[in-house]
Amino acid sequence: MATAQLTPTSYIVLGLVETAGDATPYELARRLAGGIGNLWPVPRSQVYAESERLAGSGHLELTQERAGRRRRTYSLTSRGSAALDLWRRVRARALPDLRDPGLLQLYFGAEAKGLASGRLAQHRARLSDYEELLERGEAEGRPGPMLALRAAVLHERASIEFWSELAAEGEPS
Amino acid sequence: MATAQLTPTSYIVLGLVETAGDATPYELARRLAGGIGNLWPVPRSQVYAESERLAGSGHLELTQERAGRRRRTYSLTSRGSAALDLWRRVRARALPDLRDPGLLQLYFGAEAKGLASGRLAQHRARLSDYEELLERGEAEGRPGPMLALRAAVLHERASIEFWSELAAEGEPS
DNA sequence: TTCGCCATGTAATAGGTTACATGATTGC
DNA sequence: GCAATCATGTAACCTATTACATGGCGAA
Repeated sequence: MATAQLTPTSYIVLGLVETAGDATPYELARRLAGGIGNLWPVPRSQVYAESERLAGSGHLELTQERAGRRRRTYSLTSRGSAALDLWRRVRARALPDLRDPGLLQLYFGAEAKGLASGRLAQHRARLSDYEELLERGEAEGRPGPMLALRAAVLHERASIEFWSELAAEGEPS
Repeated sequence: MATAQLTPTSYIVLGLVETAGDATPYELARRLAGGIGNLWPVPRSQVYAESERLAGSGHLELTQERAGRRRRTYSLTSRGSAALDLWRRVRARALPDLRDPGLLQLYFGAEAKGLASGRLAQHRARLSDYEELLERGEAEGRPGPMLALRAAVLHERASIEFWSELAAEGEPS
């Protein structure tokens, strides 16, 4: 029941359990992949590890099958629920980091035109994924996911704007 | 001289050594903080660790003072230089992840208005930092840093657009 | 009934974060 | 010559990444 610091990964797992109800880590990971995992990837093995930690700290409760696959099912405890609520209300201090491998290359002198056109294609592809999700209304019933998706779209557009300017710069007209 | 996989952190260190010429990890960290560290933070202790690894793999060469502080100075080997050049030319596969703590809260149901106005202020502050850097022409003599900064500005604007729409939504008119 | 894929879990290793520790320098 | 601050390094701990391993189940 040691109260260690909760990380973003912790809140992702807690949030997933909250919306899923009781679930196995596998199930959580599946939901992750279709949703917030696009914006904040967490590898499956981490979902296992984090669930276990959260059970250790009393934020989740574990029920394990006795027979067969001995599946682990986690559910939110009142402690976990309270932690999640509090987190939702506290103003996050950290801003996102860009951490774009392509920008890194650009920063350190990669040839701009070729880099830009490659990145442009990648971002366009991702943008259309996101736009399709938006249309299909992958809202999961809650407003949060849709809003986050809108944000993701805006960032893709920003990337596209950037790289396409760069690709066009000094272009023969 | 084991050839382990190089990570983004590796290339950051290699790139810094390249532009700095021979340097101690401390000096590298200082340059980081004023430059690419804004977009891709690497803690100082990692700069030490990574330099050591890179020396172990033959990408950097270590010279250590015999007397006094026994400072460690690293310089780029031809192997390191080749690795950097290759990296600049190979098309990066991974797109950036958003990983915005605020978006995470939004995704998992935080109250939108309050969150948005807080985030808005934070992004505006960062935007003006970036704009100031742009004006001061913190170019470090190379074009890469300025271009990366432009990208950062566009992303800040995207964030600001997102959060300000959200803050305004349903606002009494 | 066997092949292949989905479901489920775990282990090993590397990488990152935080905090601590102490040696030089410089302004007063 | 002392206090404050910069320079420099390290250790402990936690997290994440990658790869492996195997059980069930459905289709052919």
